[in-house]
Amino acid sequence: MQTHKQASDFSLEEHLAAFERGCVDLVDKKDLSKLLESRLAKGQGLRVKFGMDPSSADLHIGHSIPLLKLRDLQALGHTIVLIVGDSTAMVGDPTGRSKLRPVLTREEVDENLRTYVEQAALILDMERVEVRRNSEWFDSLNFEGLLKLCTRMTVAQMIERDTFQTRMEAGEPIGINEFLYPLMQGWDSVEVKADVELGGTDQLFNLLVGRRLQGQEEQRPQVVFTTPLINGLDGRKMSKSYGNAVGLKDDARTMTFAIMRLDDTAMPVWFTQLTRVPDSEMATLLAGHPREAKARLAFEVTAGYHGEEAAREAAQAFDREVRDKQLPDDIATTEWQDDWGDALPLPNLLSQMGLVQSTSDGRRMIQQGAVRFDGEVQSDARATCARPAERLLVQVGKKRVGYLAG
RNA sequence: GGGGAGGUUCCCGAGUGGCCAAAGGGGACAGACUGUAAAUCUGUUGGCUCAGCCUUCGCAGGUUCGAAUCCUGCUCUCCCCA
Repeated sequence: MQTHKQASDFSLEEHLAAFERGCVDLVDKKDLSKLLESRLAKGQGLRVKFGMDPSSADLHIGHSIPLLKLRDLQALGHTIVLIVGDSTAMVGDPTGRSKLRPVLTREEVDENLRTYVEQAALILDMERVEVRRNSEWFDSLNFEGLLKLCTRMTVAQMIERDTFQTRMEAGEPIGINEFLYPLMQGWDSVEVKADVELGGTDQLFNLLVGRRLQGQEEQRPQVVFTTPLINGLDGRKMSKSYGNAVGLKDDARTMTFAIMRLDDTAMPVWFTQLTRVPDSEMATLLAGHPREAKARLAFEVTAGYHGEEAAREAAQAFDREVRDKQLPDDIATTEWQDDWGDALPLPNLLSQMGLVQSTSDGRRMIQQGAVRFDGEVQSDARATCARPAERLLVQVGKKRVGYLAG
């Protein structure tokens, strides 16, 4: 049985440093310092609240930033309280100009929670996390209770929030229900008696509502702090739908290859937020050759999820395949189908092999000189390919490869 | 409730009867360059049995030789007034 350290085993300075490292907003430091002091004196840690959105469960490394922070705090003996926003999710959150999000059923929430915990467990010790669903208190809050909650804030206070401002100026719709969000999230803090709440920088407004509501309930207002949102591989906000995200469940190879494609300018933030390489070492790396720094970054992150050996292998594969332009180890083989007859037009062949999206796409690739058979460029889109006697290597661009067997 | 403006291809956005598979930008993909990127230059970006044909401009009808463009109904969004 492993015994965990207590908060009082660490100095105030160590606690403060852990909170402050890589943090963007901290409201406010004095409160935190005083709070820590009084709790440590009693041999207690803090209750650190963190909310998860159960409407999606696919986590990417952007999500890992607060989780890593929570892990640091957990190691210092603080209690992590994970709020599952099942009630908030069921309100249905219309995001920007897109359509209403479908309202989630209990079953979907359960399923998303399960996969979330599974992924969060890659980082946190979930055994020691207090998981609370906010339906626990919102289900019993009747209409009167809801009205009361609504009186806690004014419309003016609500639309101070920059996202509302922006959307109003852009003429985009805002649902009334969206005003309920911050209130509900803030009320969660009251219910779990949070000492501290962590969120991404986009959550600052919501986090501050928690402070306000706790104050009104004569609780000590929570300390609020935020971690940055990192951009995706292409510099835009990291999001699964932009296809610029690195998934927590991506395999070592995918992870390493993706991180190696990262924009140089994003490295300092990624290093600080996604690794725990000591500051001085980080500075040395960043001052050196960007390629080396990035390789180290990829290694650190990948090793965190897959272990050092897998990370090393992935790095070697990257050097071999991308730097030295050699073929990957595992190339899928497509067997020649009998109904293709004796020969198949090149665009159709590429499409059948799944190397291009459509025959038309294949035709374009050929015209652009992207298609190679055994290394030889095929530039005639009208040409056909006969059933090969020996295994034929088919390449489209730099990344798409396949074998064709006769 | 009244008035006005809108819904266009992955996204933003131009297009008011044929020259529109639809300008321009973004993104993506491909080629050159490179450090693995970025930046830059070039090209491509609905589908197909591909010099032709088919499908697409909120939805459903209609007018017309011909509609993203005109008409009718429906639907969704924004703004102003109440």
